[in-house]
Amino acid sequence: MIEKNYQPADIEARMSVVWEDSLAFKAGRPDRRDAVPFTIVIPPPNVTGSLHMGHALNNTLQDILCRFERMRGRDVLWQPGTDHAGIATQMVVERQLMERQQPSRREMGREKFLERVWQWKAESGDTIINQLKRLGASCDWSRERFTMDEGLSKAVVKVFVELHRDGLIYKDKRLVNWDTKLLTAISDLEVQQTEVKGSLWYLRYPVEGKIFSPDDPASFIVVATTRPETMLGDTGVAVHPDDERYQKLVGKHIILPLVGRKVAIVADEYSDPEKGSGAVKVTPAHDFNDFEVGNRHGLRRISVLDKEGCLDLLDNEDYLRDLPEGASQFAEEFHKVDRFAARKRIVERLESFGFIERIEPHTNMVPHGDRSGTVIEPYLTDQWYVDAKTLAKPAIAAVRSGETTFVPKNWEKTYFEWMENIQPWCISRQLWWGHQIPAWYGPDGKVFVAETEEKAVSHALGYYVEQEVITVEQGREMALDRNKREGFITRDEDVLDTWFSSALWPFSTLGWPDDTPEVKRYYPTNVLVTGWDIIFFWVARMMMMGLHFMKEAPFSTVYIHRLVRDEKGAKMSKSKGNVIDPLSLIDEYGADALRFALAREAAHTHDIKLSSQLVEINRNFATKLWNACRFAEMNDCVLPEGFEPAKAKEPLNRWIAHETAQATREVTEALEAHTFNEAATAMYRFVLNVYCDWYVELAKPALLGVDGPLRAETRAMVAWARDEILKLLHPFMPFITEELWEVTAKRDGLLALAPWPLKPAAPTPEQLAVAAGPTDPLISPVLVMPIFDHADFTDPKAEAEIGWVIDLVTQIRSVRAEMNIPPATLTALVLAGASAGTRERAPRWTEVIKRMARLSDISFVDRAPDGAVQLLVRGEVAALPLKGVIDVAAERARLDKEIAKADADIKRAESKLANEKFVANAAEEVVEEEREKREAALARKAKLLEALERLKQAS
RNA sequence: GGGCACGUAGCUCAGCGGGAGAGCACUACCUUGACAUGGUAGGGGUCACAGGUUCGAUCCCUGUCGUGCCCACCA
Repeated sequence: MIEKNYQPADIEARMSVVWEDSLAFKAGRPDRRDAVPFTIVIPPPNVTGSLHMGHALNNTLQDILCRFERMRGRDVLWQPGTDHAGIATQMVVERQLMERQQPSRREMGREKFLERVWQWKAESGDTIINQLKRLGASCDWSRERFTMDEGLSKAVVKVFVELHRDGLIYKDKRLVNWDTKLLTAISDLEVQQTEVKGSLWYLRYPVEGKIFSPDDPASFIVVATTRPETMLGDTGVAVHPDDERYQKLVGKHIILPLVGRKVAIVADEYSDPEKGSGAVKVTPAHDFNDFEVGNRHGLRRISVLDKEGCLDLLDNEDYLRDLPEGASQFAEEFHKVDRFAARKRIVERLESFGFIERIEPHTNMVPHGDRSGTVIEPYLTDQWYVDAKTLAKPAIAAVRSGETTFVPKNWEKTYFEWMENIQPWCISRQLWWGHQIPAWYGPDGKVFVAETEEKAVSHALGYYVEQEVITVEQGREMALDRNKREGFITRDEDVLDTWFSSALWPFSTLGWPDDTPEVKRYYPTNVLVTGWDIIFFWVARMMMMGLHFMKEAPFSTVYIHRLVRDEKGAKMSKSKGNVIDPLSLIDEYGADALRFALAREAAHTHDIKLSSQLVEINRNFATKLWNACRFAEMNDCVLPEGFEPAKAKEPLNRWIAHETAQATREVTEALEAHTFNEAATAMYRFVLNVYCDWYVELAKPALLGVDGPLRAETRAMVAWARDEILKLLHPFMPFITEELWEVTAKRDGLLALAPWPLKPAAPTPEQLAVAAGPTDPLISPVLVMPIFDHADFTDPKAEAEIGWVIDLVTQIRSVRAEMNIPPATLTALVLAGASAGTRERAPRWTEVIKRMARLSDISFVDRAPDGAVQLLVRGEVAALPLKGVIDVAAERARLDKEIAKADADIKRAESKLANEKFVANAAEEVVEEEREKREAALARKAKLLEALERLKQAS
């Protein structure tokens, strides 16, 4: 028995257990061994994170696809897992230590700290997994992976070693984006450019050999800068080669104010005569452009900041070199002053000597760290890089060739644009939580990269023995004893960018680098579902790594969905306080309601504006479905063994078969095209406007009437259509449908594993090759295919009959409402001059029409009686004799309005048909359609005029 | 500076070469034998603007205005 009230929480808790116990989502189930696989890898959420609305959308869409394909008989692997999320996780744990006033990361040391992070992972790591389960995600949970698992770490090391061996990973000293708060390098992608209001300072740099005077423009050159404090590291001034103003100065020098360093004036096209003063200061160690300019002109790189972004002048050999007497006093004064304080003080100092010409307000884009929020400093350090440019080539080609396609397609352009301008990827991070780089250094800094410490050490010792740096004996001792080699051979302290391991996710989770059956069977995956915000971070890098190591793109389709925003369209963020928690929505309305809401909104063009009201509406839909099933149950609607809907006799039952087939085709096509919103909308409409509004209502007389073939067939059909609905809705609303399937449909086996109503297209030979066995292709023996062919079924005759009933009832209702006839007042219906067809079918519907349209009686006459309201239903007159009840003037106005409409239709059709060009150029069926419209409108008008005439006679 | 979207009913959005759609909101009516988490009916739109292509444009093209987003090293 179905419970009276729909209580999502109870159902969801119960169904989760049922699915888990039955291993319904396990990949490679015995009954699917011969089936074609379908694989999706989950975008791994942060292991210590919790479910937000973006996850809810992302995983709902993946689950819809997985459940759909599972029902279509595929062997589905939805690979779940979590990401170690280096910086984010390390920050969380460090913050926790601080809050609890425990020793800091550095105080406890690397080993202790890592223990602590693992502990934190153990405590909170399955939070998000449990939340995904609550959403209904049908992942194969037995295969859950973590990016720092042993297996995945093995993959990371192998990839690093091989890319290094092939020269695609290298170490380089160049400018990186340095986070002065987190004290690590970050990649370009982790830098966010933010508009900041600041100033543009115009500095006077005295020309060497001239006596500086603010009043003598010939004695200095003006450079403009937004970062005056970096002037301490200037090693050049650049002017444009064609800039006549400065041509005489090229090759000469300026004397850097405050510092006293002699700095060359060089000609370089980087300098733009239109900008600032046309001359630009060059600080190769603190600006990406200046770095390049410096390289071109062999300028020195002087780093004047330390890791924390403070001036670092004393003991800074680069800075102190070639300075005149007394300069170190300045260095002493400014040493360890923070960069922003230094800016202020240096400007003041420059001003006091007349070195500042003017200051303009200026807005510019300033790089900020996406995690720390602090201003990112271009900083000169040694880091590891991936040669992304080389790896990008096959990744670009794979999308060009169509091996991988983006949905919607316009994202390909974004992908190409980025890939074609890709920069070296900085992969080393000065953190502790992550995959430590498998590189070891000898005393001379020589690097040894190997898969294990043992291998690296043996290479290194062999090398140093050969170089006679150490003796054979020393080498042997060091090889055997860790302590003995400490300080001689040391491991790189850094870890890899989190996205490095994520890039391997589509194959590392399957067991690569081992040659596992899973790799063979499930790679490449079918669809990747993700938001556009991580195309660069993740999708592009998976493409590069997948193609390089597996020789095949990791997925054939990349489905890009939009973001979920709050109801006003603002991005959800903790600071704004507008975050909607999916879990609380699930608590309140149920996971099915949330899922259906998201699916219905998941169109390509807009971000989703989510409100609790939206979810409520969809909960109401679930309730409606619930009650419709209760109705079926209360009327003993069960599907008899061997029932064949295509052989139904009753027009109403044939009609619902017709409508169900159509809805099935719509939903299937939409899901195949990944247009989730269309699929969900089609179901919404079918369930409410077809099944509930009309089929159930029209079936009531039969169900409540006498026992007999009509009642039996209708009961079977109500149950059959309900079952089809449950199947079609299951990918969207798995919990409620599974519950109803079990409780009321009383069918064997899980709905999650039941066959989809529409038979899928035959698998391709390639797909078959992946299936394990030689037996029938797609569908395993236990899956009984549907007995009803939705692909072809159609019944225009049934449609004509039921359509007539629907139109008649609708029109009577409408006119009754218009005429303010109270529902309690029953009226008679007279079918005037009815056709043979109408006379034949009307008796079947007498009762239902009477009930639905509030009629006392239905009769046939040749002519509509005088003073009746006359309706035109599918070309025939249906009259409500309401003489004395109706307002004749109002009725006349109504008819006039109808006639005017008919006239407009006639006019439109005729003017088209009178247009020779239209008749000549338009498609034949369009022209024919127009003729039919004209005829229909003419007939309608004639009948309406007749009706009007009769009305006049009556009054 | 380059690129990508989007301006359709009061609101949120579908649609996309041949008579403008949904949900919510609104109005009126209805406790009818699954459902008030409901039902029935109704009002409401020069589909941003201007050109062009076409027999025909909300839909395709160009431009204008407006909105949002992404990328970029501009002093």
